[in-house]
Amino acid sequence: MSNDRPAISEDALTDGTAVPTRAAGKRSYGRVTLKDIALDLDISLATVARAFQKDTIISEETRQLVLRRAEQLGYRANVFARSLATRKTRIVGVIMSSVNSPIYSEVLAKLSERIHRIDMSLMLIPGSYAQDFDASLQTLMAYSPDAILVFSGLLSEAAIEQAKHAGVPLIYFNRVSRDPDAYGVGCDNEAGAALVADLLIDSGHERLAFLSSGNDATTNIERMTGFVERTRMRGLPAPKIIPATGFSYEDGLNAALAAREQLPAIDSLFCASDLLALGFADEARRRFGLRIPEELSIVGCQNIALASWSSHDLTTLCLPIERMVDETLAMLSSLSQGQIVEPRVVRVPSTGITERGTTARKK
Amino acid sequence: MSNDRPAISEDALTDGTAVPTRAAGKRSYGRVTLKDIALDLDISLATVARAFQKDTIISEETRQLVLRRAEQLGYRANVFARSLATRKTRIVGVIMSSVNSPIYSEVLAKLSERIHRIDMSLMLIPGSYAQDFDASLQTLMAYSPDAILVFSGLLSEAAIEQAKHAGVPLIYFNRVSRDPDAYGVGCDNEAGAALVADLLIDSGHERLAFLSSGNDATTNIERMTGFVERTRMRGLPAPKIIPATGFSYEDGLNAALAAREQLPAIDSLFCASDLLALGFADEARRRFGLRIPEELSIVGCQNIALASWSSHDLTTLCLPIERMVDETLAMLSSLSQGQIVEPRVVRVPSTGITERGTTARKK
DNA sequence: TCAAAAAAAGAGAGCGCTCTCATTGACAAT
DNA sequence: ATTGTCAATGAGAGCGCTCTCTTTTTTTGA
Repeated sequence: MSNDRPAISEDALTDGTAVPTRAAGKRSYGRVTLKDIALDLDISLATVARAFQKDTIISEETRQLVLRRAEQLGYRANVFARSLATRKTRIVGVIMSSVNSPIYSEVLAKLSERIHRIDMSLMLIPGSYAQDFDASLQTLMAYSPDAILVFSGLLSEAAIEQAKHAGVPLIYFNRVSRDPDAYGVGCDNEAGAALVADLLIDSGHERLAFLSSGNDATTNIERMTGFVERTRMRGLPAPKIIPATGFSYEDGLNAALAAREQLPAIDSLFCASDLLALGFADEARRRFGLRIPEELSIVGCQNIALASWSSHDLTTLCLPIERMVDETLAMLSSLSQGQIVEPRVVRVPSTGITERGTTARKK
Repeated sequence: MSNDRPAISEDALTDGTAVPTRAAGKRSYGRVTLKDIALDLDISLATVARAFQKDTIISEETRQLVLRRAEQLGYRANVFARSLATRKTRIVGVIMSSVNSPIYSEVLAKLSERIHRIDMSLMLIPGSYAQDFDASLQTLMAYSPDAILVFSGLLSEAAIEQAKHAGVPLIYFNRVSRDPDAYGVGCDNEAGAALVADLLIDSGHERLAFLSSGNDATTNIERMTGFVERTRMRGLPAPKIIPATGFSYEDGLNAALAAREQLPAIDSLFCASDLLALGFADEARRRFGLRIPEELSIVGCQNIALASWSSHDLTTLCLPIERMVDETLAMLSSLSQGQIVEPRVVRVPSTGITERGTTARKK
């Protein structure tokens, strides 16, 4: 099955003599190298190299000559050789636990596009479960990325230490690290959550509740805190906290099931994520025939694309993704140029609530 | 909140004198190299290198010695140096136009995880729009990936040529390339679509229609063909083809709007994707008060997670993602080992239809 | 007119790894 | 004692690039 492939080796025969297009390179990557160009133009390798670099001393004439010839020969720089020599990789490592989640995939899409615009490359690592996670980081670290973007809370202390030791900056997206050296881009979850409390109270709700992701994700905690604080500040009893087991749709489903008895006691629910809200709403409607927003107002958080669908029509607190990505990129490019970045943690202000059909106006 | 962690930095003090842990390396990546280990153990670099390779002649004793010391020193192989020397990268390039789409992000999640399991790395390239696309491929090609997975139909002829010339195999996922040398993993769309026709006809529908993505995506064409053929075979008039402008939710929305007059003439609609189906259904319900499935049965395609939500409850033709990913990985690992892979195009059989609430049984 | 400065080009040493080839013993075969 | 074999190790040449240091060429100023 594997020892008959005649056609290919034939062109080895025609290779001997006058084939200018295929320059030297005996058993290279099969690609044209700087050396090939140098040989071809009969100038030194160093000069050829200079033609491709900025801020270097070379006559414009020679540069153009080299560039033109390189183009003709189809030269492509070998990033491995370059990285080996420069110790800069222009690689951004991305550790993402749930690519398969609307909000993450949205961010990833934007991010990957922007990263390529600044001529860097994105290496994606699944941060699925803790045990594999450290191994994943090892793999990533082997590439000495210029920076690592962390979208997963599961980073172990050891892993953090390791990255730090190797001098790879960690940028936390939408989460806060205990690590004081880490960089981070987040948003003002507390202020946003306070807005939600205001909206609910202003529109006549009196018995607020918060659907918590139930884990110690900083986003969850901040949203809860902001929501509870503001409610208290407005003179209402503290919101009831309904626990879930994560941020997903299924978690919302299960939370609704478990929260049946508590439903009559509340008139509005702020959820730690849109999916959670959607899952809760779907299940409450299906199982208990709950009418939303008449019996319960629901507010999500993130404003994923789904939330705007007429089948969901979810009122939600927007996550300022656009600006967060902007800030992340700014950090990334500064960092990759070796510049000092201050402050290390940026908080983008909340962009407010998009009111849709899951919240009632009772007055 | 963040500037009190005394314990860790202390060991910096003990660093001055007899710390064999920090070997040579003057201005390297900041990492331990094979040479450092060699110097430390006073053996040759070559032997140290051998300890890390398989199928190499070295005494077990020495190997263990090296591995232990390497572990202690925190050695991590430098993939750039290795790739430069071996011309193998263990990098898989992924060209994906819409990461931000349920089906793609689902595949990406599975794929990234599996790729890391076989100790390869995933480099993600957004394939958004044609003009940027070739530049993106350039970036990718600079890394000489062991293979490139293509999830986007937008590959230009020039790009294909380039990859071929550089000897990088292209694997098309869920699409067929005109390129005879390309690898591919797909599924039996025609057979699947035929199943849908059967289901609809068997349950009493008589005026079928197909919501086409409207572009020349091979998946769309195959689904349409299979659906039309089978309908004809069953003796019914050819399905009406309703055009959309892509595979997205918004495309479905717009299609519904435009198709209003045609609605009375059909009793069932097979859509080229789930999102298309969802968008069509949402808009038809909202704008025309269309009752699904009473007035119109709708069948999607792919079975994305959303389809199972009670708010959508979409009957759909499943895309056998799991097996497709399996096959892709099999190819990938064979290819990365330089093995010959035959056949080049694998078609996974369809896994059938999941019947839910958007299809009526009329008899 | 000629030295000094500036511009341009060349030489060559790495970067950290792999891989071929050469060298060294140990031990069995002659 | 001599040769051959084989396991184990060492030496060293790349891989394709960058970057420092020289050397060569051109420009400039008194």
